[in-house]
Amino acid sequence: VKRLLLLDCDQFFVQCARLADPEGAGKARLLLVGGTPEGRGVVTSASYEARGYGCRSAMPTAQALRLCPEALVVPVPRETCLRKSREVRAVLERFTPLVEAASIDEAFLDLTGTERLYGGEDPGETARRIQVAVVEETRIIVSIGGGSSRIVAKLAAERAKPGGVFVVPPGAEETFMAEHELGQIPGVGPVLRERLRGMGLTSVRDALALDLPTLQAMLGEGRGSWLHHRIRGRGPDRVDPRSGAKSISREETFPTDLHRDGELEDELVRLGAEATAELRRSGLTARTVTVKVRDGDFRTRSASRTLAEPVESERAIVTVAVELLERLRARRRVGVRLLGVGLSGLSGEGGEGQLGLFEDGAGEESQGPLETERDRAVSRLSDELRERFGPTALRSGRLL
DNA sequence: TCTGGGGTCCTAGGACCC
DNA sequence: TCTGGGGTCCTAGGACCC
Repeated sequence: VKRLLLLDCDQFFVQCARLADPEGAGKARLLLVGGTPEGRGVVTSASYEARGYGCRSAMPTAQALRLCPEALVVPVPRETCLRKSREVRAVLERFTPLVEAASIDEAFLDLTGTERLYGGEDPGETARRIQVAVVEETRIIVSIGGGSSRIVAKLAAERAKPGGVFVVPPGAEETFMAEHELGQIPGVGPVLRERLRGMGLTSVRDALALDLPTLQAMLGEGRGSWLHHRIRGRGPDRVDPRSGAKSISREETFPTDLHRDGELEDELVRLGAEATAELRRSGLTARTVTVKVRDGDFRTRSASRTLAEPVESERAIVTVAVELLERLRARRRVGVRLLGVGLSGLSGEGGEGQLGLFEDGAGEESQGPLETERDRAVSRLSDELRERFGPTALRSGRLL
């Protein structure tokens, strides 16, 4: 049986904003991080005090300010968040190499077998030592949950908040799970929760009374067995330190909807260039390009294309993206609220994810190389120029 | 009240192959 | 001439998470 920990940074963006700006955000008890009073933004994280007024993350910032007019609003301190996230991970890696970053403010650790390493210490004691080391070295307060699967560790971390440690001992998983509402289970969102409620199920206890075939009859084979396992605390228990990113994307919601095709294309080129720069910075290539639009009425649409060969140049990616946007616009030509570019089917240089020796790259008519060595050279050169002279050194890859 | 930006995973249908 | 299943890949959309 595995001994996993989930470490979760309490109100991470609030903590980072306060560390980044001790005189401003640092002194504001009522603090909203993310969005602006006028704009279309939402709250990324609200301080515990602001939550007392009903402010929540994902709530439009303007609405949160109506609930709590005294609150200070600050932007997400992106650089500080990324730096603190790395600092926390570095501390964790001193305790075990089996650390998997689950998000910017959460990490799983696999302590299975480390009792021996730490002289018979139980995971709860190890967790407390980790907690102290993290706060001393990074000034970030964390909660830590422990259990035999990822889901139990995760719920235990919720129980541990704020700033505590809570470990579910092996064998106690089902009892622990039975103390929860179905809506608290990771993976049960508002839609599934309401569906279950409609069937008379609100608590884990309600659902535990049903056997597997009954749940499957209610939810379908897949979802039924998924839930049957979840409510017993069973599920994935692997911690993979090398699980890299599977996609890279850039998207933006505009202050007001965009109507002109030229304007949209300019934004698309910019977003595509940014995503591509991130791709190369990560030493990766991509096979699939996706363009996403959210129309003025909030309808979200996407179009994607998978190429025969992986690409990494701005020219190749932006060319495909422009075609995809034209396709989306041809289908529905209304004001656009949000535009995004995503890259997936990622692989490292010479690494996994390459086509087999005799494979052809399904469905892609060969029409000459999508990307030439020259394209790649131009991309690398523009990376260098931007690094030396700043992001405005070059306007966009289209001109090259 | 009027809905961010970064992701992951699942589903379902169609193409294509065996 | 009609008719199987299974597997994989691709696309679009949606639920969900932080």
